[in-house]
Amino acid sequence: MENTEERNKINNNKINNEDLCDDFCPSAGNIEKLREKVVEVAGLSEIFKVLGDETRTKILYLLFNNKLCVCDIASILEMSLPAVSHHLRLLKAFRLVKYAREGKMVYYSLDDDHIINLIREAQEHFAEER
Amino acid sequence: MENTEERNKINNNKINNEDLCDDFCPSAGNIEKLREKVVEVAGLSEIFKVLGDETRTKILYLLFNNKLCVCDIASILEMSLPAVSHHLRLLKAFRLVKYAREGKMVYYSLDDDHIINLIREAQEHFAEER
DNA sequence: AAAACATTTAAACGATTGCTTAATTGATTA
DNA sequence: TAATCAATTAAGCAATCGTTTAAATGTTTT
Repeated sequence: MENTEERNKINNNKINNEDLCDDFCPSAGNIEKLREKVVEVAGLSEIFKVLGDETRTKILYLLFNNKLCVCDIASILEMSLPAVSHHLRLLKAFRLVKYAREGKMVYYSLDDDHIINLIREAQEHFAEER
Repeated sequence: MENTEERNKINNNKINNEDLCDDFCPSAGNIEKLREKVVEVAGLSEIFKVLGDETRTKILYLLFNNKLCVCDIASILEMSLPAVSHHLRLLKAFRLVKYAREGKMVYYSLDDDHIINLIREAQEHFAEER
C-alpha cells in the first residue's frame, strides 16, 4: 500500500463535478436531475429538529386540545421551569405554540394542530417497527 | 428583593410532586392522567432526530424509488465519502435503508418506504407555513 | 500478486444543544 | 408598596453531533 496520502486527498474531498465514480454508475447521467429533486426536501429537517427533542414532542402532544401553564408542563414532565420555558420559546419561534397571559400565569396552547399529524405519522411508523 | 437564593431553589429544582403552582391550576387534578398520556409519544423523537439532519432527509428522499451507490450520493450532495458513509450507517441502524454489495460498489435503497410518508407530511406542514 | 477503486472505520475537532444556576421581569396580593 | 408568585432571560458548562483527516478493508483488474 503506497501513496496513501494522495489517494485520501481524492477520496475525501468534496467533489463538485459529476465523475466521482470511475466505473459505470447507473445514475451518472441523472446526477443533475437528482440534485434538483433533492431540493424538494431542503429545509424540511428544521421541523424534524424541533421534534427531535423528546421534551418538545411531549410538550406539543400535551398541548393538543389542552391549555396549560408553564408550571403545569414542568410538573407533568418533572423538569425545571427554565428548561421548559426555553423549549416553549423555541416552539413559539416556529409558530407551533401560542401563549396567553392570564394574571400571573401564562397559558400555552397549540398554534397549529397540523403538527399533530406529523406526530401521529411517526407513531404509525414506530408501530410498524415492532 | 431578598432571599433570592432560597426562592431560586424552589423555582428551579425539578419538582416531583404535583403542587408546583401555588395558585389554582386547572389541570391540577389531571397531572397523573397527563403523565400517562405523554407516555404515548415517548421514544418518538428518536425518529425525528434521524430526520433532523438535512443530509439524512436528503439521502432518504434520494433513495425513494432509487438504488444508489455511496459515491453517487456523495456526488449529488457534494459531500465527502466518509461523511455520507457515516449517515448511511446510522440510517442502516434504524432499519431505514438496506444495502447490497455489487462488485466494488455498495448500493443503498430504502428498507422501509413508510418513512417517506413522514417526509411528505412535513412537506405539507411546510407548505402551510407560507 | 500488485495496483486501483469503492467503501468503511477510527480518531480528533469544532460547533451546537439542552441543561443548570442565578438573576430579572411582570403581575397579583396582603 | 412590599412581598409573593409565575415566568423569562442570561451565563456557563457538559454532552452530543457532524465533519474532517488518515488509515484500513473488500473487491476487481491488470
